[in-house]
Amino acid sequence: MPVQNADVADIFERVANLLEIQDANEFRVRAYRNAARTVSSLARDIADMVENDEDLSELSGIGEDLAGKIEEIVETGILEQLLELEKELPRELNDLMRVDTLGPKKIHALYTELGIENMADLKAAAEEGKIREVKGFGEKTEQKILDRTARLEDAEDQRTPLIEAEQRAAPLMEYLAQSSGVKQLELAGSYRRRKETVGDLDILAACKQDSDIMERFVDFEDVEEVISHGKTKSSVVLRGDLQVDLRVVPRVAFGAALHYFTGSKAHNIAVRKIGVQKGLKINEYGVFKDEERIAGETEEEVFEQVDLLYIEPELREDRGEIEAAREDRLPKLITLDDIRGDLQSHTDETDGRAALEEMADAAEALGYDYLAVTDHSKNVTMAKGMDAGRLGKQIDAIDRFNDGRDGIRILKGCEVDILEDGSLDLPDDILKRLDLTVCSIHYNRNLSRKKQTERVLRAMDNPNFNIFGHPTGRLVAGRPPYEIDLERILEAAKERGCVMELNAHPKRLDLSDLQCKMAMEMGVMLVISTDAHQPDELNFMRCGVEQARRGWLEPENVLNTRSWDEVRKLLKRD
DNA sequence: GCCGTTTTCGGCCCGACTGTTTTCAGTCG
Repeated sequence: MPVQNADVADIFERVANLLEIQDANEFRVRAYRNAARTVSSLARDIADMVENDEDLSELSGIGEDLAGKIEEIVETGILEQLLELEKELPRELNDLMRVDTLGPKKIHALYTELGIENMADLKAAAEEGKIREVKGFGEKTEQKILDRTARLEDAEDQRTPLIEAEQRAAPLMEYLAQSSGVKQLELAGSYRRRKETVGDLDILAACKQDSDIMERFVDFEDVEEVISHGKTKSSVVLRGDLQVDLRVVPRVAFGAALHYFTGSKAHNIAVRKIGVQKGLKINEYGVFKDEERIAGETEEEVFEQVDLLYIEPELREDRGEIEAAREDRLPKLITLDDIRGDLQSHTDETDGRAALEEMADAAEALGYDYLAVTDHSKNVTMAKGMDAGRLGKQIDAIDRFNDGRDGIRILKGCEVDILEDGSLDLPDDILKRLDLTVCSIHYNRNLSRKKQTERVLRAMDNPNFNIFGHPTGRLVAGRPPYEIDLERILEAAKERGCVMELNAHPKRLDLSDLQCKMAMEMGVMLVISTDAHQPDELNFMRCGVEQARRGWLEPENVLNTRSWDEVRKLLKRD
């Protein structure tokens, strides 16, 4: 299996951890962490870049040395430097970094004083009461370690899908809003940036001095553990293991704090660096010049002080938005209002839960001009997929529906399964009768990267192939994508006028933000579709639009911001 | 280890909370 970006990032993280435990220069450690972040947030495959002999040192935070190390990892699968470090220190010390309250210094102390090399050693030492005897440790730290090791044992996934975080956040926010003296209350962090998963929730409040919000926060009924509890900052863990931080700031600093706690961390660092160049200090309390606060009530003020246009939260990942804001070339991000229809949905003809009429009513209620019904083809047997005969009948039924109704137009579609050999699951003569096809992979996910890529390229050769549905097959915080060379697929899509789906279902969000950005930059058209299996799910469009915004998409990059007449022309089916 | 409208050397973002300390190091975000 080729080396993935995540593999390179993981190796750099491990190097950084071990160097830190060895008490290496902190800036050197940071360089490895920055490189890990750069590589993991790269849309392209780093292995391809190495193969094409591209200059990796052009990437931010990658110099000559780290470029060479990336090449070594891609070519050999390992990094000699990491092996050397693991000779000096047990490799499993790396795992201990996952235990919070333990950082490099404490891990080093536990290793040298007690010979603790891994999670099992740590747990045993804590149970035997040995930890408290080490200098700098006490009973409380020991108890925390016991709690954390137990929690890590049954914690499967660290990050929470955004949609689930929304459900957990809503009652808490409602509760906090009822605290005394609350002026402003907002969810910041990756939640506000609309990232597909969140690690924790960051809540920001501006309130009167005597507000009871902090007390109420730690007393919330779903709080399972209070990690810290101060006057301006507290952290708790909710049932279901979701950490929530609450920060209280003065109202005049709310904008600066909102910017600060919205992040991302990399974006903040980049903005603060500009501040330093201008002789300004930027922190959560404002923008300061010689101890005097010169801005901070709104985010707009903060950006203004560093000569940047306002940057939407979804863009704040240090992926070029700072430069774009400086040069007045920020994207005019797509909004939900730009959407004029939905091009993937299912009815009870296959695995949907509602009849065509109900789906049409729901789409019309959303103000759409059109809704494509794209039920499954026959190979997807568990969804009661349709053969040519059944699809023919559905086409006739949709024609009758449209004839008898003004307003919304139902488009005749099909989610056609792409078979293992790259052929489509239904004959061309029936596919020709459709307004559009969504072609997707449902089976044989385990092909090699080469075979999987060729399978899709071959399918795209069929003139009846319009939209590549959920192109990587991944599930958010769940199933990984299948192996596929997305760059080649995008090149082919560009050549053949095929459209890439951004599947808006919150469990899919497929393509990812970075993949959307890459497609857009390559000039490939995208479509945001909900894949709704019941009327309610048409509302998932919101999730897709948020993901699209993170991918820098403008209305013109997205097919279904257009009228059906324009869509039809772009699909070239006539 | 990276990087350059002060720089190829000498910097590298900033503050809150905890626990173990008697004034602060370590961790975290």
